[in-house]
Amino acid sequence: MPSYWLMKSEPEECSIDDALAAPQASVPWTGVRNYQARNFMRDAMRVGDGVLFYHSSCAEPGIVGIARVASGTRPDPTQFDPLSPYFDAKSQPEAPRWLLLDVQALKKTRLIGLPELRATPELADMVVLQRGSRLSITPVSEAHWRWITERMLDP
DNA sequence: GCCAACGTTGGC
DNA sequence: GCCAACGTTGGC
Repeated sequence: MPSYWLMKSEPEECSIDDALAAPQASVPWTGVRNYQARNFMRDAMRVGDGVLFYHSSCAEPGIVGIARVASGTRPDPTQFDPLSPYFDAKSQPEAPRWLLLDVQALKKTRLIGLPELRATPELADMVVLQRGSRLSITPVSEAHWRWITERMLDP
């Protein structure tokens, strides 16, 4: 029984186009530095889970593609790289604090922008739309996944 | 650049 | 364990 997720990526860092252009369309999801999001990856996300690929911190935030979880977790190497913006001096290689998993982009969709998401009553209780929600990885219910993939992706 | 909201840190 | 200060996220 697969689960569904929404994962935010800044397009300047890794856009849906970047992800699709990667070998096997698979990208290591680096830079998660929030314990709740890390725990989702470690404890709940499984290979094959569906992913809504979301562009954040950009001119037109919103869902831009469909992806899948393509691996289990492993330590995020950027936490040990002093030159990386994701460097964490407190994380020891013997006890890595931050994990990543691979995300495989499956297809680019039309932009389903944040205003459209907010204007859709059926999606009103999506976690990512809740007030103050900042998590870069949020669970998506099967009903929301279906609504979006079946009724919004193809105009 | 602003700012609301949330998470983390560290003194006590 | 409390909580104020600070840092980050992310839409606008």
